[in-house]
Amino acid sequence: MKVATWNVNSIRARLNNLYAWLKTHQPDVVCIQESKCVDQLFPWKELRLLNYHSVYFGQPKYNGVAILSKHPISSVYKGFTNLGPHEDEQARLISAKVLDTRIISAYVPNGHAVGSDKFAYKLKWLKRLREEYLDTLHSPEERLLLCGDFNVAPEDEDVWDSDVWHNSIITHHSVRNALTHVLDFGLQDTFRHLYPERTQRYSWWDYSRSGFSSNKGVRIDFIFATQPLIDSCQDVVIDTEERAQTKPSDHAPIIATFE
Amino acid sequence: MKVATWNVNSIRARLNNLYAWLKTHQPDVVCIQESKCVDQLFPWKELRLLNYHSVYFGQPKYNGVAILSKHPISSVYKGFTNLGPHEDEQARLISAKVLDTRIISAYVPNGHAVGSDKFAYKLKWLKRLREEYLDTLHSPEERLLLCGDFNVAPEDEDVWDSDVWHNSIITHHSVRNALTHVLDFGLQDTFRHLYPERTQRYSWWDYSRSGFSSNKGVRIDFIFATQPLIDSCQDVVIDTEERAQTKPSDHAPIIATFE
DNA sequence: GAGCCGTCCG
DNA sequence: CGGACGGCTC
Repeated sequence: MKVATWNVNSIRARLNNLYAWLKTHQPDVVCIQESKCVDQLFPWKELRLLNYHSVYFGQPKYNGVAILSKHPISSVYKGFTNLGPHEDEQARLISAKVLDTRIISAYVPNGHAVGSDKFAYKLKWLKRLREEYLDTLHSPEERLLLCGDFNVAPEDEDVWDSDVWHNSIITHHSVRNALTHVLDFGLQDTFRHLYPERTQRYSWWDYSRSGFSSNKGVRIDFIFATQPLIDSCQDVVIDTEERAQTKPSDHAPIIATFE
Repeated sequence: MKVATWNVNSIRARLNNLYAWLKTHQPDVVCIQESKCVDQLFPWKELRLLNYHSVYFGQPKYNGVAILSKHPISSVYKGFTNLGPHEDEQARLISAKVLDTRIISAYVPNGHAVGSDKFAYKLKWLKRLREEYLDTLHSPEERLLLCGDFNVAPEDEDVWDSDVWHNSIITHHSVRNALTHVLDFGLQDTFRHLYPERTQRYSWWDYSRSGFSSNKGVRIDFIFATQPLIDSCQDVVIDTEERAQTKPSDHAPIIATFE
């Protein structure tokens, strides 16, 4: 079973890349972030023709999270609550059961600037993810994958220059602590678990200043797994080839293989 | 000698199409309309690498006319006057000598709606083209080509449905008279001169409502020639293949061959 | 429908 | 830099 996560930076702007990528890699499940469209503009039909079921939690302009799956999807939650509509909530979280596994696609707030209102919202959002969501709905014994763009670089080795990124919105101790709190639920970073020695591996590179060509990136996209799945994780790949395509997203997809 | 005219609907949005088209057709001269950029953003270098000299009269956002030539270019006029800068004038007219021929690239105002201020400007513009420009600077005995997007369909056979287009901004008797006045200088439509029987041949099709696929177009782009050149005109082709490419301009190029 | 631009956001 | 979008033109 191949599970992927990819911040596509607008699904409508990424259609060609997405379709080609799905055909090449044939993942069973894909968690998508930053689709940036309302439900009506989501490419439901086209994805179905490529053999994917989709569930989507969208809003106008910003955010938007989806789960694509070759297998039937059930038990879908949108946002922090499954009760009623979500008009007041940013579309950053969607969850579904695929086969025997709970899949969560998360787009953690960027945080704008340390100390800003948006930064406080980011911290609060991560706290809610742990305490209102994981703790309430799930248990660490479940087969559960928390996938997405977390906008946090866990360690200094996860940014290309720790001086440049010192105390930034993705490295500040407060967001690292908030992420640790989430993982303390009983989750591990599949990539780092399998490859503790792999440094200078990133998942996001700025479009400008030739960020990608000189590998000035940060690792902020993850597939986190509970113990039952960590033990069966065979490989995790950051697909830098996709980032090197024409008209790429600024994020690379991550693909984890289980069993 | 191959001379072409093409309303590219933004030269920057049409770079790939333009470069491929130049390589395929290798025209000696190309008159361009609606480049839609200031001089600094015109692709001078790239065109030079493709062996074309360029002269350009641009403005921000709208209009913009160019002449590209494989042969050296001299005696360039921008706008209705060659005196001083043209800050107050829309960039709709450029003229240059290539070999022994005067080439004029013209983008006649669209006219918005019959009776509007813009419609009056269109009529005035065509009158100035004849009386302030052709009559003053040139003679019908010269080897002269007036090329461009005239936003006028001379005859009912030049629109796909004469009822739909009846009394429109491109068929109204006032604009047809204004165009006739220009041609009375001593110019003939090379296409209609060579092929009086060819109907349902158009140069512009609306992007929407599947205009091109059902050939719902209008013929508003022309290569007009003075007598010395009319006699040596061997062929005129409306390049509908280019209009059928991906990401096309809404106008097709016209290519005339002389000698 | 598809260019342009300015403004917002990451 | 490159998304989205609204307002503009054709």
